Amino acid sequence: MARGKVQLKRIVNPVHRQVTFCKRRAGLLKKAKELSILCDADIGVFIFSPQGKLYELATKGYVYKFLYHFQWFMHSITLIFW
Amino acid sequence: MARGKVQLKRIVNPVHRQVTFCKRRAGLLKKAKELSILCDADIGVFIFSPQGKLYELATKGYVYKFLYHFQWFMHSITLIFW
DNA sequence: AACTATTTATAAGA
DNA sequence: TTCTTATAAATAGTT
Repeated sequence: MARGKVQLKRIVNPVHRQVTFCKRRAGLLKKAKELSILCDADIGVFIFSPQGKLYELATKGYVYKFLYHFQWFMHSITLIFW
Repeated sequence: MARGKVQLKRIVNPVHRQVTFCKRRAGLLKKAKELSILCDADIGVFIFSPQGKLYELATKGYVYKFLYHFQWFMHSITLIFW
């Protein structure tokens, strides 16, 4: 993006990759929060680092909407396999 | 962002809010995909519109890592309430 | 962990 | 409502 166009492939250098991960992770979570506020949307963002560490953001109504959605999914599955 | 600094609060005008939702939703999903590729991270993004419509992105290993994480969560809960 | 040159995202306008 | 463009915001490379 700056001082060099981004190549959309895995960054080979581990130090560079870690730095980019920190910067862009923060950027993504910020953007998610902005979108939820500006547009009244419920959002969940879950980022697993290659080491398995979880970075997340979930807005107030997210869990409720997720569970509601999941309930419908299970209902559909049940109908299919009945 | 452009032609006017963003005010970080709910956009009152419904048309404006809808347009912004489309644009920023696409932007967020794009950024999430980029982060996953560049930094080898597994990511899930779930956006519920105010109407309850779900827009999502989940990388290849996301579901597995989510389930693994969830299993540990349930294990912890079980220990607490035993 | 700051800085800044550039790229990228996007708000407002056509 | 899709396309354009001026400008804000994010960030790659550097220090």
